[in-house]
Amino acid sequence: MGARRDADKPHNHDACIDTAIARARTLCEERSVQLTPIREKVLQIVWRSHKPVGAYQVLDELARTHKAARPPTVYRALDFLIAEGLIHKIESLNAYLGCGEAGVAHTSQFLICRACGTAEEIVDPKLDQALDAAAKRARFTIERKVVEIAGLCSRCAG
Amino acid sequence: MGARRDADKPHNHDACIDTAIARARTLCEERSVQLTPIREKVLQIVWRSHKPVGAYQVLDELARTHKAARPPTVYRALDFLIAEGLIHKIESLNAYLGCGEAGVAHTSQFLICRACGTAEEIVDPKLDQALDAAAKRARFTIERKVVEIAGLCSRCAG
DNA sequence: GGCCCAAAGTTATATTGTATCATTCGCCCA
DNA sequence: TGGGCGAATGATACAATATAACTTTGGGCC
Repeated sequence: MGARRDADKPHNHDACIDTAIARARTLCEERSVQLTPIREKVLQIVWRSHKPVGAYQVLDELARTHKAARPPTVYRALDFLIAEGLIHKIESLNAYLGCGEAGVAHTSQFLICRACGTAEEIVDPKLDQALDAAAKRARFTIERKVVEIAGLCSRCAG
Repeated sequence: MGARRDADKPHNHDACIDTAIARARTLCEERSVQLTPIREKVLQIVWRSHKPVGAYQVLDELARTHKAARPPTVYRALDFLIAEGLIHKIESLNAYLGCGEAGVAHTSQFLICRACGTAEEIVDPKLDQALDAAAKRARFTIERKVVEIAGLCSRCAG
C-alpha cells in the first residue's frame, strides 16, 4: 500500500508523484499496455497536486513540452489512465485526480473541499457495502459508483 | 409522501407530473418564491420522463412554446429549481431530473440505468449515515453529497 | 518490402455552461 | 403619481468541456 497520507495535510508531494508513476509503470508492464511518454506526462501533470485538474489545464501544461498537443491528445491519455485505474474523474467538477489506490480494487469516494480545492480519496468499506445493499434492494446491477462529498476539509473549516 | 413508484416500472406518468407540479406550487407559495411560467414549464419538461434530460434538450422543448428562449433562460430556471430542491442535477450525465422527494430533507442518491436511461432516486438512510460517518472520520464538513450508481436496472438486466 | 495495429497528429465541430448588459414589470411609498 | 427598486427575463456574445473523423507515424512481424 505504501505510505498513505491525507491529501489535505502538508507533505513532500514529490514522493506522491514518484510513487504514483512507479506504480503506474509496474501496472502497465504487468498488463502489457503502453504507458507512452504522453500518457506518463499527463499522469504526472494530474499528480502535480491533490486538486482535481481540468482537461484544458492539463492541455496547457502538456503543450509546454509537447507543442502538437490538442484536446484529443489529452482526452485520449485521460481515457487510457481512467481505464487503467490510474486516475479518476471527479464528475461534479469535470476534473481529474490521481488515484491513490491504483491497482487495488476499490470504489472511488471523494471528499472535496470547496475552499482549498483539495480532493481526498477515501476508501470506506462500510460505505461501499451500503451502496451495494441499496442497489441490491432495487435489484440493480452496479457497474460504476460515484460518491463525491463536497464541503470543507478539517483545515479549512477549523 | 403520496404515491411512491419505481421509476423503472410502467405507470401512468401524467400522475407523476401532476403531483410534482402541484407540490412545487405549494412549496413556492409557502416559501414566497415565484414559480413563474417559464420555471413551471421547465419543471414540466424535466418531469416528462424519469430519464435525466440535458439543458439543451430542455431548451429545444421550451423553444416550441417560448421563442425567446436561450441558454440563459434555461439555466436560470434550472438553477432556481435546483435551489428550491425541485429537481436534481445528475453530475455524471450533465443532465437534470425531477425530484421525487421535493420538500423533504434528503440526500440525493440515484440508480442510473445505462440501457434504458432511467434514473431512480432512492432514499436510503443507512447509506446516508455511512456518508456522514465517513466524513466525520476525516473531520470533513459536508455541504453536498453526490451519490450516483450506474449500471443496469432490474428490467434491463433481467 | 509490405502488412497490420496501436498511438498520435490534425482539423473541425459538438455539447455544456457563463458573463454581461439591456429591458420589462410589478410594487412600494414619498 | 411617478419614480425608484428589485426580480425576472431578453439578448448577444463567448467560455469551457468534449468528441468525430480522417490522416500519419512507427514498431513488430511475416
